[in-house]
Amino acid sequence: MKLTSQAQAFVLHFGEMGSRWGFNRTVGQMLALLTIQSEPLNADQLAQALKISRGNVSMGLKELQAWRLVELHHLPGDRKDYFTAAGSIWDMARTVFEERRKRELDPTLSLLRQLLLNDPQDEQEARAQEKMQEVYDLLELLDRFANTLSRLEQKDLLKLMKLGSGISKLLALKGKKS
Amino acid sequence: MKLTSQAQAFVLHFGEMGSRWGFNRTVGQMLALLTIQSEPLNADQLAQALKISRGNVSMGLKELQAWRLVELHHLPGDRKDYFTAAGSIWDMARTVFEERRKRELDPTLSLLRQLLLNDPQDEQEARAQEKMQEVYDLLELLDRFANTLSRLEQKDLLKLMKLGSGISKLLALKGKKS
DNA sequence: TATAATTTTCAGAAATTTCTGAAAATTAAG
DNA sequence: CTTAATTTTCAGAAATTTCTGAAAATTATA
Repeated sequence: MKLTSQAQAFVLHFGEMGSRWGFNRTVGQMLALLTIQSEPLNADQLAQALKISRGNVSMGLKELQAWRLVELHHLPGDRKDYFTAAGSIWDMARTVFEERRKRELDPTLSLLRQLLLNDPQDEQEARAQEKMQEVYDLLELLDRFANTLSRLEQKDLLKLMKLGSGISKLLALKGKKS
Repeated sequence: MKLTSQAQAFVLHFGEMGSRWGFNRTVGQMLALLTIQSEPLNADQLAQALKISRGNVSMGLKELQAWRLVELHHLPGDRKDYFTAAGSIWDMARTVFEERRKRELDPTLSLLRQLLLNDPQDEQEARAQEKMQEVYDLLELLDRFANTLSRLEQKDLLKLMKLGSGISKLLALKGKKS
């Protein structure tokens, strides 16, 4: 498994962006490679292509499986596990989006819900709680919206995303359907 | 500056979430503290309240200023710099959203644009480029959409986010306005 | 201009995250 | 059951990120 320089560049870039998208470098690289690769790859091939240890590949695949971003296959007469990227690019994006929503919003919503149960003991604390409530309201709205988008049919999601500034016009129509 | 246990919990949590939201622990803590604090704070107060070094505060404030998440103030008769969170919670969220769009999408779009200029040298590479094109198309759409949302007036954004599953119905109306 | 107050910088320390590779565990085949 | 193939685990190593604190730079005041 030798990577073309194109593939190399793509894979390395995904490795570097990985941490911004929620996974580590090698997990990013593995996902990138499996994405542009049509044939399933086994762990040894991944390790060799990416020049990383066998153990690291094992951990990375475990994580990618937890995200449901890869699929396990078996080839006849071969005991090794083979992997491909799971689903279409859109499926992958949806999965990452959904997982990030969970990791980036839910813990905070949960904490804020807790903190807001307590009665403020003084003026200072009351003012702090007002702000926390604002943060909570915003994050909850975001969370629900992200959820709505996740559940939208691809057709509708595509339509929405392509609206551009047409969104305002459409919103102006709300409640006015003839 | 002693923090109440409420404030403490809020601040520590923001520190921990920081890395998921795009900044480091202490930057997250500083932003959290400035958010629930009505009075402007100076660097020494921040260092003392968060139990971090003066140098770290300076670097953190620099970063928060780069994000435009804090505002500099001066108190009469005091040479120190004082800071507050900039704008409303919504303003802050918009800023973070916008900044993350830049960091998480733009570099990848730029690389893919580059890679897709090259002619594929074989079947394997052609297939890889197809996938890269799919990734590009999706990320560009996302980028444009994120931009559209950023630019939306708060009133419209709120309306959109509150639509819930009503989005589908509204989209069905598109092009059918009487 | 000299001095004092304040902020910034940055080399190295500390903390955290990621990675390796050998050993242990699991799985399948004979 | 035994052996061989394969995968997983995880302690410690390596890499990376964050943080400290003292020195340098900047800014304001007298």
